[in-house]
Amino acid sequence: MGRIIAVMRVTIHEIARRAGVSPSTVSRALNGKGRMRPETRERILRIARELNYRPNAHARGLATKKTHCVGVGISERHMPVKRSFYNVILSSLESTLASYGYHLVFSVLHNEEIPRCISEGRVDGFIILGTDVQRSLVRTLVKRVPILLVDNHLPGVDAIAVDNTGGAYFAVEHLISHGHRRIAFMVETMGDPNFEERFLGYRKALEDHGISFDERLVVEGRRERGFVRIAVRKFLEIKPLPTAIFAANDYTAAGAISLLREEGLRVPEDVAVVGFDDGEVAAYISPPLTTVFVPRGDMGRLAALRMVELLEGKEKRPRSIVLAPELVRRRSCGCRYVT
Amino acid sequence: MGRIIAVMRVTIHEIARRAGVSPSTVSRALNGKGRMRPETRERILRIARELNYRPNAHARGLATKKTHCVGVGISERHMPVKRSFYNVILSSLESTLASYGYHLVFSVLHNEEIPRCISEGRVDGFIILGTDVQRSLVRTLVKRVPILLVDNHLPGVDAIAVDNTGGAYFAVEHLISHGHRRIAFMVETMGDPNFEERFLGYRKALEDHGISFDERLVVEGRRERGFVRIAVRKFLEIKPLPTAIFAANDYTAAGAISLLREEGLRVPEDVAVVGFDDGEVAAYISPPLTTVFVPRGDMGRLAALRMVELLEGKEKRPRSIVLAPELVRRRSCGCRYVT
DNA sequence: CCTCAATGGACAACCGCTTGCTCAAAGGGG
DNA sequence: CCCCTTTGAGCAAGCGGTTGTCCATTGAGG
Repeated sequence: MGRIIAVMRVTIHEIARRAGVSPSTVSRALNGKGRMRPETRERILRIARELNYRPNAHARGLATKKTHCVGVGISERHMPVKRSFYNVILSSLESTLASYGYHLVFSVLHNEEIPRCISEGRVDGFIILGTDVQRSLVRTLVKRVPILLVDNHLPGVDAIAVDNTGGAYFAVEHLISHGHRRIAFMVETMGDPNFEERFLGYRKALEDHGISFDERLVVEGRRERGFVRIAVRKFLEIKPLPTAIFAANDYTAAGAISLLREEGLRVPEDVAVVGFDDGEVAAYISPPLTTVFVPRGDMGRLAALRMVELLEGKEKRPRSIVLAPELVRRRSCGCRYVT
Repeated sequence: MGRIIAVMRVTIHEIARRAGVSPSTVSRALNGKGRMRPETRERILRIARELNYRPNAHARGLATKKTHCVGVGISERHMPVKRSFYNVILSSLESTLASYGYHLVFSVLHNEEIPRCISEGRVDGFIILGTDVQRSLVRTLVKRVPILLVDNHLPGVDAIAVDNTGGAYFAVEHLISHGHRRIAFMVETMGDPNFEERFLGYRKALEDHGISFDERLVVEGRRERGFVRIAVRKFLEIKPLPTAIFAANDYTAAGAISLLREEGLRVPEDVAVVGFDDGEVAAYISPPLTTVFVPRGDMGRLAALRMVELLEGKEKRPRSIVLAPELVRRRSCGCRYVT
């Protein structure tokens, strides 16, 4: 009695009936489009509000050919390691997109396949997270919908990336400032463009400080579980032992610290370690990890902003935004604990 | 020349035109519905395949009132800590859902608000991750679409959860088997139902082994960054110092280990530590963390399966699936390293 | 007072697909 | 050979919005 059970979804026709106007007028009132008497508009808006009207996404999508959805894809191969890296991005992406009225459709990329959300026309644009995606796939996708690369870049395609080379440079320079001259570079596997860029920064820092690059100080794991153990084993065989390690990411660094300790080596006294990413682990391990902070929240936010611009704005020439990372000094490098 | 640029999306009408039949026949052929001459059906299917036809999701959704999308929501408050916990679930959820032709719409829950993907009719069902959601919201949502709780449970609502009490019981029992009798329970904050269940398991294990519960051994942090430091400080004030800690989750355990070491205490020799979750950190810290493995991949997979059943199946009486966790022995409890 | 432009709103087509109903043709039985 | 039942396929009405076009008022200007 008096309690309205909203069993039937309220449509534009229902509002029209109650307001004594036609559905098209309601549509225009709701979208602020045509001209109409202010009182008519207000009456319609009021009724819509009272009925708690929400436009049906499908109907609207069908009529306007806009979905107000953005897809986001992550390579299945990237998932294991990058997972926790990406969910910071994911959540800030979602929040920002939501504030513009967009939804996020999550999908895992399978090699060359076109994501179904794209082929079925469920999304207006698509964001690709990470470097593990075939270039040919990207080239195919850009023909379908606006594409945005995050934590990756490709000529001619919009991208939000981080200055890996610069970040690595800071990290290595910091180790050098602690007096280290034999600094190893430890990486899960070369081949990931991001890691290669970090390697470049490593070399450049050495070079700029008059330290000649020694190939034997580069230790590579393998693309599989347990790669850190392999890498650390290789590291321990280097004679004389380097006094510091710059690891291409935090997981490698954390794993290395754990294994070095098992070998009775002290971190940072015997071997200093610096990582990259400032992921969840960094602050939780012992000693807390000095690492390069990658502004993942910003990346997500900027990605959302840029995507909205691509979908609604005027500026559509591909643009690449490169964010500056920042060194976070904790203890694993030999610094006193600050944070 | 000869190269077809698929500029216009191919529709059912186009196929009908080429096949010399009506659109409705094409629709039926594609969906395997009505009766028709096999050759007609095959001809239509062939043409559809050649044209690389994909049905428009909006048109279909509008006509059938099915979206083939499932929403998944995480509380914004849960995001910081639970993030990496949930993305394992998220990815297995997506993969499984995808194999049934469903898409995943990701959304962050804001207090009492009905997620927009639901009110706009973008999803057929909704999955809620975690305990940080208002019961009243859940009660509201179940009236709209099928709801599935994951890592949480509520009477009368479908759920996939883990046996927290049992897992905690194993963990504490394991510490007892190492000879510990003064075992602290360390938790970020009581109030999270999952943590409370773990606390129950802790008490039960003590009780079953004739160890009387000592309230002073329960150390609670606070719901904020740095809570571990607060908890550890409280812990260190306990006289005599407990010989073991059962932490309500891995982050707390990892943080505790790191801080205990700063205080010069050895883990596990002076204080043994066991965590809960078997998250990413667990294997990477030193010493590797003994913890309770929560089958997150299974949770995602089962959630997907159950949701599909709710949407398409017959068995709709709410059902609660409780998964058994498993103790993973590493080193922080005092065990020799196994894995 | 008449004409014309501006204004407010209705009509109807359309977006692409589904589905109940209709109907013609074909096949079978008496 | 005729009638009735299958069978195969088309028609058309939606699903819930959007939008181009047209029409009826209204008001201003001559």
